Amino acid sequence: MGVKRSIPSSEGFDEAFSNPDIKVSTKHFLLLLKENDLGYARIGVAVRKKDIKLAVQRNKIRRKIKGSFNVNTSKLTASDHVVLVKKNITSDSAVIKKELEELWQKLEKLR
RNA sequence: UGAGCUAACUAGAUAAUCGCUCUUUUUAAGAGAGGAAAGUCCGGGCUCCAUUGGACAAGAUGCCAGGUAACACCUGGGAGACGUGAGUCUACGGAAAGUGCAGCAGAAAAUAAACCGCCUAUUAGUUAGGUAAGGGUGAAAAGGUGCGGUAAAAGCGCACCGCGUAAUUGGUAACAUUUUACGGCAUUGCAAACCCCGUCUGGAGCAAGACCAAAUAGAGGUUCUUUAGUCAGUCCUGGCUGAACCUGGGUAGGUUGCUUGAGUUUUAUGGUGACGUAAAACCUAGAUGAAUGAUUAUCCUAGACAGAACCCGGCUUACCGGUUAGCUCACUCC
RNA sequence: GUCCCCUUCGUCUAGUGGUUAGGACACCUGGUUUUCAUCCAGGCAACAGGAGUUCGACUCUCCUAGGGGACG
Repeated sequence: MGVKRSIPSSEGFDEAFSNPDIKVSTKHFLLLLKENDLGYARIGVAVRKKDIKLAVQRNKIRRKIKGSFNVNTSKLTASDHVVLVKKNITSDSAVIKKELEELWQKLEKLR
């Protein structure tokens, strides 16, 4: 391994926000995809402090998204993935897990 | 048995698999969020700027003694308040330095005063004087009780109680107590109103700062030669300068600071205690779009509040429960 | 992360420790009008929460909650 999977703040983030190549959304998430020329997929998670107030909750959601990304990393292409968490997010872990699976599947279909 | 008070501890556990961050002796091994990491309410360290001294302003603090690097913290003691009690709480200096405020009610709200009363003299009604016992108002009305005294009264006088001042005694002190003397009682409350007094405080903050690389243009305007600007509150003084300020423009990527520290644990010892001293052992997160998760199994009391971002000492707030020790009150039994 | 400010009827706002907490718009009721609007009269309705100081806090002090802003 040893490959950095997270997107550094200096590059990528702003571009993914401003002009993404593909947008995929579910009930609670919005995925922005931007091609890169590094040869591997990268992940970035954006959670607003206003939407989820406790740091514990924010961290939990971030971890779940990253965990799910690592499981499904073989299916994904070489690009930057920015997952935006929407306002009405639930704390139910089963629902989140299901939706993330749905998200990756949708992305695969688009390809 | 029930209801409490005080002090302290704990914050699910074990195993397996797949992943994340850091370190090292790198096909592995080790370590990996809290009692509050939180609020940012105080106090420090650390870094840069200023530093010749003083005045003013501003802010903080406030019973006494001690602890500490320091504090608005802690410990012990005093005083007051609350509680049957164990105990708990307290911004607890000064109101005869000065100013201010005390609505309404009430006669009168701070140099006391006289509405209803009471008493004396006088008169047709009344008027003049004495008085603060009683009534009523209010949060607050200028000692209380008894006896004497008087026209009626009053610390007017006396006794006791309370109060103030001074001395004595105990205590390091705050303060307390006994006795003595003096004072007829003497100036109400509010300083979280202004204020006075004592003590303390230079300013800004890791987005501080340091190094490397890249980029831009050493552009235009204004002001002043002993005045102007600046030196991060103001003034004086002092230092610096051909500069200072304004307008417009450019850049902000990486490394470092970054964890060995007023550190932790154990033992001994001094102290009522906070805490100090000595010795030995140990290294215990360091990320930067930001690391602790997922799945499975077993057990129980079924897991609350909640996530480090330079680091410590406090305070405050949030919190499912559980455990231990000492003490108090009530009831019952012996 | 550091540092500031604010919170009063449904909304926008006044408010010197003693007020029945004032005003405008909105809402409700009645009147005027053939009806509606305008206009007139009346009504409803608030000090973010909790402690403390004070005889008495919207006001002074402390804590908490919520909202907003500055520094890139």
